[in-house]
Amino acid sequence: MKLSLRGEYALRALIVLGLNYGRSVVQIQTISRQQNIPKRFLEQILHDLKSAGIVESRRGVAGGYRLHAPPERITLAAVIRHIEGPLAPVSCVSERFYEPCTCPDEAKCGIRSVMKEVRDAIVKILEGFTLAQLCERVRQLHAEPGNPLDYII
Amino acid sequence: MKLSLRGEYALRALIVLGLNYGRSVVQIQTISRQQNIPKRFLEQILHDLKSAGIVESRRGVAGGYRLHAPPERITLAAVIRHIEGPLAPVSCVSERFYEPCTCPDEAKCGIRSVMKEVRDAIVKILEGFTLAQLCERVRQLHAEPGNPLDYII
DNA sequence: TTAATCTTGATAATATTTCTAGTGATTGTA
DNA sequence: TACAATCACTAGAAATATTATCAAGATTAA
Repeated sequence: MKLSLRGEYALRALIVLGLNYGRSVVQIQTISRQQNIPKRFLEQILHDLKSAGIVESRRGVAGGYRLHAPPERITLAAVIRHIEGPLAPVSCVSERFYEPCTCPDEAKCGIRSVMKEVRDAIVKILEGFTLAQLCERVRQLHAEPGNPLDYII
Repeated sequence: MKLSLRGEYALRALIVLGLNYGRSVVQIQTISRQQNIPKRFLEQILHDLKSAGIVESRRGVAGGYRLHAPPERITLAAVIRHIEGPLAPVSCVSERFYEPCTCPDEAKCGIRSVMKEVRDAIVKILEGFTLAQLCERVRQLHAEPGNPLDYII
């Protein structure tokens, strides 16, 4: 599980949306400027998150994006799985993205059994972590919360 | 931490060398055939492991590779770090491969703090796991151990 | 001397990641 | 209606990483 830039951008964008949950939609341009993410690239990412049902959009003049579900119900595991694919270090130990590897016999593969442990450790952390908790951490990291839109993540 | 083919091949090769530790050297060709790893590619990988001080080689007619240290003293963390780079999902939380990320302020980055947890979990497992233990698992996975060279990993 | 082996550097082929561009669709408002 | 702001979608350029191959050379045991 390595987080690509795409994945990092997705999380940063979701934090912004999370901090604004319950208010109006947030425009791509706003997120792009605030987080220093290439706008066109961010468009793609948000569209991707929409197709995953994580965010929803509103078009037109006062358009923008917002979370589809409350941030308490969005786990980091779900987000990263959708953007990055398997959380497992090798896909032959992935539950949701299983693919056979090149080893002659999986059942007798020593590497597999270790990587399964790694996978479980990663999954345990990321499934137990919601976007709400992440937003809370961000809030805590800022001594004096001003306008949420100005948060530097 | 995603394991590339290169990393998987490295581990498989090391298991073969681990199972043969204390005996003679093992030829690249032997490992290549047994594990179905492209020979030229394996050459590179073993040379790489040699430069890391993990294996040593003997040239000439009866040449080949063997472990430089006893398998008890080789951790999976050390091997994977050398082949793949940082174990951390983002390099801004890596201890040995630290690099700043694109976020405006690391100290206040919520993502960072979560990824640090993930990193620690991965490191804990892989630093506590030696090649000897991995070889032991492989032996256990085979009900009837025959010639170690014939192990299918 | 010979044959088997590792050594080394170059590089080809492919896949992935990151990012840009262009065009079209939708919507609120004047 | 017409306009401007915004999302929707597709294509693909550019850079990088991964996987693999080739060829000539150095080393060594027999």
